[in-house]
Amino acid sequence: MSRTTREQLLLQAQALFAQRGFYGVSIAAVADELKLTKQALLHHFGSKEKLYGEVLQRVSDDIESVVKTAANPSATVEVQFQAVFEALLTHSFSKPEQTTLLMRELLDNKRRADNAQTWYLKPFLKRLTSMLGRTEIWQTASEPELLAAVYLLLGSFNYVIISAPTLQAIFGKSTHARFNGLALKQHRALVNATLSRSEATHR
Amino acid sequence: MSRTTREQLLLQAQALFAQRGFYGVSIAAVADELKLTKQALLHHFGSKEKLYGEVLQRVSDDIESVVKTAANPSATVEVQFQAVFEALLTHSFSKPEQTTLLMRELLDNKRRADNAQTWYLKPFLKRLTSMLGRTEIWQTASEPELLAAVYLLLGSFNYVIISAPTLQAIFGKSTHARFNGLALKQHRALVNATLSRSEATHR
DNA sequence: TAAAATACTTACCAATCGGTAGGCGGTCAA
DNA sequence: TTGACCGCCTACCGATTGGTAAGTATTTTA
Repeated sequence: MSRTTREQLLLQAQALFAQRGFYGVSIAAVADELKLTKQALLHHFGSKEKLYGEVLQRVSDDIESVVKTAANPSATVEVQFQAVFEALLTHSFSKPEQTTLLMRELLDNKRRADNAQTWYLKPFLKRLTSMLGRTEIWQTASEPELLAAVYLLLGSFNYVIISAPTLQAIFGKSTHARFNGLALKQHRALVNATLSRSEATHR
Repeated sequence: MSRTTREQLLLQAQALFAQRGFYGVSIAAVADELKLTKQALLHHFGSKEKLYGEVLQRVSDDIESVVKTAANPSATVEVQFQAVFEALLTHSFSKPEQTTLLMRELLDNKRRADNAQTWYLKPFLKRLTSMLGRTEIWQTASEPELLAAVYLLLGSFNYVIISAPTLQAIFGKSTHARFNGLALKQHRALVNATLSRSEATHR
């Protein structure tokens, strides 16, 4: 099986897992979607868990590369922080499936073994908090304090993204589109507020 | 079956559904936890879907009453808005299962029929946006604009709550406890910022 | 060109899924 | 005392679950 077709299959599997969750999809359903027999699917990926693992790995690699690319080391830390969130925003809006999948993983983390629970999250958070900690305003802040600031930023837009189908159903497509744009704008303002007026806003 | 034991059973079922999701729990597993046979469970609740529906209804009723109680109509809208978020925060931290369950429901909303998708969310959001829209600062804002502001607030602390087990696993219990307190504090500041400096922060 | 690896098949498997049928013992009011 | 209801049981049901075994055709490599 070629590298690219495998990528394609993983992409389709990602969509299914994001939409319905690990337990909500059977390997038969995945195989059906991928136009393979169930046995061919198992032949290529070993087991359902392994397939899911590969999908998850792809997502975390993807996001890591987004963050890495955005954090131009020649810029100031403030600009880097802004750029990283801007890149995450763009990425999440263009690939909402990945955000959904990670949100599900966050909810199901008790299920898997303790090892795989958080491998993707820890370095990701560390990178963000260390960046924020190097800014002038936050340099005296404690680690939990930085984490809280970063987490509120992450949470607010992740929530917007996973709610998209529901909000669209409630308010209609056009209202939702306007909402999305405004949420994006307000989130940017929030990032800026975190970087510029933390004394008043966050302490 | 008495009213109170039924409540107890629903509470236990709620815990299971929150931890593992609808598809992650079998009715046999629920029955086991509830110390009933599978058939006794089905006898009392009809079907798995109905049981889940009752659990969900309980949660949405619970949250509605929290919001209703907090919004003292004799206070100013600003104070009411603050009070509602404070009550939601307290409620979510004391009953994280409910938040988790609603987050799962948000992810799975495509699964159920279009009717039940959003019955709890729409009036809840309407109440919050209408409150915010009646404040002096936001009274000229559009509906999507209000929704975006409210949604960022909701998202940030919901995310904190559903991440609790994972963050605890990553950073340890004591660090996580400190993080939680600080996130709460920063979230309060965010609510205040929304109410007082929306021009700079949100537009 | 022989052999080895790959891709995929049919045919199964035990276990579990959600749910039904029908019976049994106890409690109740008529 | 009867009979209706309630709570719960054993015994099932067909469908689906994730996964295995063993074979065959094709492609790749030595």
